[in-house]
Amino acid sequence: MNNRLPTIKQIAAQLNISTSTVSRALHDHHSIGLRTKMRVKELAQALNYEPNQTAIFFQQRKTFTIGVILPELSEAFFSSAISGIEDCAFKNNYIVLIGQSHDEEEKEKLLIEAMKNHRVDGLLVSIAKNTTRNKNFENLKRYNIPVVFFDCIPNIPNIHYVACNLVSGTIQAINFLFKKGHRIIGMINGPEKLSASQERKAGYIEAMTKSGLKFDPSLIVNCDLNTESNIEATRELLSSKRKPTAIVAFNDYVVQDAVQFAKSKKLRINKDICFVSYANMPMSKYAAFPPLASVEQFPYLQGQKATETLLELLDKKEADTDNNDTYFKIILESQLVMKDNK
Amino acid sequence: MNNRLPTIKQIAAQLNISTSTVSRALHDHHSIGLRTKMRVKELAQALNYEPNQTAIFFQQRKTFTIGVILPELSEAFFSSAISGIEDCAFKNNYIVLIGQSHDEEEKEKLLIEAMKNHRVDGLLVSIAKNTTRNKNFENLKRYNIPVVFFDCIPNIPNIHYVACNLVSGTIQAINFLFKKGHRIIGMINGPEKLSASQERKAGYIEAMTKSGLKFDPSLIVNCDLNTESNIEATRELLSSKRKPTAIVAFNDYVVQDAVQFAKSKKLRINKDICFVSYANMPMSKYAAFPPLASVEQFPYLQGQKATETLLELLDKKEADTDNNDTYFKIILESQLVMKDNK
DNA sequence: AAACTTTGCGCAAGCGTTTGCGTAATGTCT
DNA sequence: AGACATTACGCAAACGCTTGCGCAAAGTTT
Repeated sequence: MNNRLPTIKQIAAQLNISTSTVSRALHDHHSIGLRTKMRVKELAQALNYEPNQTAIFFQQRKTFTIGVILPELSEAFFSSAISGIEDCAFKNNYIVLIGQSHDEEEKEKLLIEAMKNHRVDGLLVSIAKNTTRNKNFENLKRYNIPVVFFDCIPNIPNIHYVACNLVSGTIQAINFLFKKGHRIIGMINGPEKLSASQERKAGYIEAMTKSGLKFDPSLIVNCDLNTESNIEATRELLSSKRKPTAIVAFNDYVVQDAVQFAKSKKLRINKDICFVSYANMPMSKYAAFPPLASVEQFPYLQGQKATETLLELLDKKEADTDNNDTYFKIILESQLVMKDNK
Repeated sequence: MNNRLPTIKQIAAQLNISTSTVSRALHDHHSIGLRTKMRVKELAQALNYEPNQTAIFFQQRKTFTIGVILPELSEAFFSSAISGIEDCAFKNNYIVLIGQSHDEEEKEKLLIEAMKNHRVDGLLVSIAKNTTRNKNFENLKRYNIPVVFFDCIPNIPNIHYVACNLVSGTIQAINFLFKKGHRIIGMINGPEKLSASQERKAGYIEAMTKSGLKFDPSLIVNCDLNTESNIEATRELLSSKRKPTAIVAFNDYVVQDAVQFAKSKKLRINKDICFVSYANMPMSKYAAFPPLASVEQFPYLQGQKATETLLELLDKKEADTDNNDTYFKIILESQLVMKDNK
């Protein structure tokens, strides 16, 4: 039970040399003779020695660990993102610590604490939907632990982030529908304060006005992204005076609820009413009525990019480049993808 | 930049007391006077002191970290599982380190190394599909770091694991089809060596024979779970002499490929041919032709249970209960869930 | 041969905490 | 008042590793 793992000290004792020599030998330090190097390495091998990282972490004030905090690990978007994060981190010899906030500000705060206590070198965060106070994050600066936000970013100045610009994808979506002849286009948007919702709205307005259509605010409705709410939103849209012939839905789940509702109202999908959505989930192509197209948001890529910029920040930190006040703002363009059910 | 965080030592110095007193004061040790306790705590608060966990980890030989190694973070099954793991871990003050093997034995090995180096207290593992040598895991025993396997478990004795028994779900599926009048039932199974495939097959055989139908091996075909392979398997099944009127497919993706193929052959879904599958993905209910039912495997629950048993093992380890050679083998029963597309 | 430089290694401090033990000062019992 | 328990605190070691500095012995230069 009490098999303490072999340490540098034991090796030193057995070889009648000092621990510093052992340490240096294992690191191929130039000031150690070839003979002793060999002897040390052989014994280390024989004893199955492995450096105790916790000791090293402690001593070096660096853990080669990055923390990731996001709302829901089981959501397709985030699980893709984290996959990108892990791949990128692993390639660079970092390992990743995860925590899900479940969109609760309080748990988010606790996670930040935990991550800080575990002395992560850096943090990747997609904030909870209803995080209002951003003090939690601002505190992190004092601890000199860099944060890169991704996807869902807080509304504070001077932060690093990578996000997907949904404006462009939305414009593509509207233009696509416009070309197909639609003139009254509705939008089922998410919670109003979400930046993701705001971008969709902005794209909608821009595309509509540029197409010479006037912007009708009643054609955008918000929902809470649960089924009842999605249906309610659809009902509202379909019963408005200017009844849309096409709807842009918040994501591939929302669009399916909308489809169900439309069908229950005897509307013919893709004839009386067309749909476009966001997320581009693989499964949606098997749907009875898949959206005509879906805006891809590249979660894996976002995760990867976010990790890359965090690692870059960590390098800079090590180089001690004086408090650099340049902030990374990396924006991927979303992209409309056709969904043909053939 | 060089803002070293406040330490116990600083507090001690400012208060003209020893570090041990500060440490004990902060831990509400009984041998510390109320007055000094207060003074210490106040100053700690004022300085925003927080214990340096890396120092503590090092000193206590415990990191309150559990490692999770699984094939793909972005797969729905695993992302649910990890969600359950994280929730359970967090509740117990543990934090989780993740790594994905991408089903490569080599990377799996590297991850084990990394986790070991980071001195995780315990490990949760769903092994890579093609892991053959299990030495990597057996080594872990020597390091006294407990492992609980989940979902995909290796074929070695004396291990802890939690898994979902697919036999029962398969039997339910076959019986369900039998009651609907089907007598020739095919199965699109996964790779043969997968235990998940073997269980499906066992359930199939058991249910068929118990129903008085004789087992026809040609009604089970294997596939590699990619679209081409799925289609090929379906073709094989549908062109066999005894053409099945119902098919049990490996999961909700496979079943959709099968559906597509069947439709291309002018078969009427749910009339000429019926489908049942595994996974019970939410999205599948929106499919054009959802499976009649799907076997739920409770990934979240599996993750949770696995974490619970790991934590239990860690407790035992701490209590130093002599090398207990009892092994946890927790098996959840899978369950057939009806998918009504209403 | 004297004055350097290089090579090879050890000493010891330090990273921040915890904890067993020792020891004064105070309080309690007979 | 003497013997003893309690309270309140400090000392110092330990966890395992890295690294600046010092110092011999060997080799190199003039």
